Amino acid sequence: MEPSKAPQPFLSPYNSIDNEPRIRALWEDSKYANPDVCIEKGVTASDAEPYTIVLPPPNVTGTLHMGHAAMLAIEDILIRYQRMRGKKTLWVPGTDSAAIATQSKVEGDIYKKEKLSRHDLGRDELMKRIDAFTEESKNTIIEQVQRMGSSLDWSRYAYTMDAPRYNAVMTAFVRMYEAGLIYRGNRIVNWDPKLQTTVSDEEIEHVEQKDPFYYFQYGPFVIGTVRPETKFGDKYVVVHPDDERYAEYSHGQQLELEWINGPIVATVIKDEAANMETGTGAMTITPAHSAIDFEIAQRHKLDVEQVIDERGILLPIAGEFAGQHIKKARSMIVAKLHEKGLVVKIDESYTHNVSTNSRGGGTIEPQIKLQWFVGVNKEFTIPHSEIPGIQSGSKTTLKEVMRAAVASGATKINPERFEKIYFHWIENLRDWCISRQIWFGHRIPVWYKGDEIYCGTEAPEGEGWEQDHDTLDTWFSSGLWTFSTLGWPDKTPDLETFHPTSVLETGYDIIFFWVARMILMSGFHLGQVPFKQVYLHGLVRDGQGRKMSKSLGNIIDPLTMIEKYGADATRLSLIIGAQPGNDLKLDENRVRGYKHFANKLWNITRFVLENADASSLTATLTDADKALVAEAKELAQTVSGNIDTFRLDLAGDAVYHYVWDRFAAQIIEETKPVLKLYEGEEKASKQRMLYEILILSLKLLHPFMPFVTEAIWQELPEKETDLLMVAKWPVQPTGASSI
RNA sequence: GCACCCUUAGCUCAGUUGGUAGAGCAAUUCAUUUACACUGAAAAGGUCGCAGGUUCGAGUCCUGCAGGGUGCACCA
Repeated sequence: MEPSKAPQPFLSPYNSIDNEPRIRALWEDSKYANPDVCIEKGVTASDAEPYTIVLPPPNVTGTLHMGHAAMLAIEDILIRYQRMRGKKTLWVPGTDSAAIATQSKVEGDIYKKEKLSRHDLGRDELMKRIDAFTEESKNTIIEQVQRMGSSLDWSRYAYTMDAPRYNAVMTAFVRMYEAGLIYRGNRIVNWDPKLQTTVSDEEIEHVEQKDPFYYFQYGPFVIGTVRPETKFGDKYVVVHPDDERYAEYSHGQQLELEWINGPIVATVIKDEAANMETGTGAMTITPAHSAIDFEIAQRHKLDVEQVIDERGILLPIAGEFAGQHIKKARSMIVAKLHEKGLVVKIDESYTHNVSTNSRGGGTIEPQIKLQWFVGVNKEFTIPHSEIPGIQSGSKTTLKEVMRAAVASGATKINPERFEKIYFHWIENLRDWCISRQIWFGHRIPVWYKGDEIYCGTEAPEGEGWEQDHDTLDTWFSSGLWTFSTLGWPDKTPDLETFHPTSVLETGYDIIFFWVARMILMSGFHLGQVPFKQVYLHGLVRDGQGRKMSKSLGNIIDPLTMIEKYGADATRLSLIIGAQPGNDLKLDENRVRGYKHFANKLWNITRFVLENADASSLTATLTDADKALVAEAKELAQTVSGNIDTFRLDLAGDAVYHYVWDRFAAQIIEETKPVLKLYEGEEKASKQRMLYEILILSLKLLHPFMPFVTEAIWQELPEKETDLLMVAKWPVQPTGASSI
């Protein structure tokens, strides 16, 4: 960008609009965000301790929202603080392809304009359209990320679908396949009939819904269901072995009874999965369309018959209802059962939860399908492990690796309560379905020819091989992110230096999707944890605590806030008052308040510079002024301590109050008469004291409000470094324990 | 159903080994050229959700309850 002309210094009031682009250009030209440049220029020692954060990549086709803004503010504070403390500091930027969301957006646009589906276009053409769309929109999000003042090293930018990352994903798949951890099998999966793809357990959202609950006569039994449309194939009736009501029936006993489309032979199954308390205690099962029923069927080796197809249409097994959509068929089936006198009772006010695809899809219909899975309970030999509790060369499972990473403390989760949630999730973890029936994404690196299967990063030699049509769950590639961004599978210097990363900072809503998968992937492929610390921030809500959404019209746009109040004020409003892991209610008045603070600092500087400059630093301090400087240094300790423990809210609050209430309201006010009335040593001491405290305040505030502090730094007559961004933090780390 | 979190001033929230209740915003009154009106000062505002317990002492620790929220499970 063109740096605009420097404005007349200290015009009142402080103008963020003019200053921010100019300051941004200074930072970008300096390339100080790149740790290699810092070492080259002597800002960072070549043997300094590394400090790494990998940015959770925003969706390449998205726009910046307040959640992103909070994430960027937090991470930039940590990064700027550590850089000033002299660490070899790297913050890696990137964007995510967000496979399902992006494809459905592009498909939707094409359908709207051209009335064409992806099948009309074909795979290659759709890919071209998606590539064009992502390429076009990627600069929007990148520009918006930069406007927050984020000191990311753009020379290391990564995109989940770029060539190095694609290669990393292929390599990861092949290695896990070879270790026997990735397998293909017929399992019951979450099928989204709307998007025509599988969905992982974590992507399911349970939505409460009210539906009629039907009681039907099933031979001598009365069974309950909300889904009559699945009942055609039900030829097993399951009761609990201890249920005395059904003691007269034995396991495996066959009964002839009248059912929807005529007489059938039903088999009695005794299984503890039947809940005696629910309904009548008797249920029929539909193994092809229910995870629990499928498990029961497997236990007793029962027949499994598909009733509903991939689009939600009833199959020939439904007899006269075949070809009907399940939604329409339900009432027709009930009507028929009614005619036959098999409806015992209908409970109209039954509430239950329905599984939906949280990624904008439809109601989940469990289906049995041939899919690819990552086996989390399968034993494998881990060649190399740095994770405490997992020995190199020992036999272990992915689940155990994930557990050990956190249980050993190698990865700490803050706030701590999320560790409990993490362990609970691990215990209940089932194999991860990783294949998706969409086209945009990393294609499964497996080829078939007759009965032969080949898995490799490149297509096999020879004719007649056909590649698997499916792509990988987007979280499969995201799981590699901490190391695929650093050049893995090559053994790069970056990977050597910066992995495991120091902190992963993200919203608590994706702990399972992403945090857990990164621990899995890093554990398997590197024998390392991906990060030493997880810091989870809350969600940003509106002033009344509601989620921000388009339909409520309560979205506060970070870019609007930046334009009205400046990026510094926007950042502070997202930091102060936001405790770790708790949601933040954002009120525009607060943003305005912090704009006032930026202006206050601007005016403080004007006063100090009118009365003192760097030459004052040679003056001798009186004892009273020494005490004032010492007090400011104590504040620096407090701020450092709070940042080290992720209490950025307390750190920001402490320095805010010091600068406004202590420095401006008291120290400066008390200085005024001395500056006016006295000459000589006492005055010189005051001048030096003011200047020192100003420098200290600028440094302490820089991570929080980088723009205004850097703008002021540029106007200082003499300064220790060309940019405040790389000035020395006033207190040095107190021990090796800090991260 | 199981688990976790929250409940402190009108609103949003601090309160880190238990020791006299704090801030920001809003509202009230006053000051008016000051480094600053994107300012300053004053005053007001709270039986810290409720009930017990431990303690010399509880916003803080323990138990129970209520209200609000979240995660997991549940298509019987």
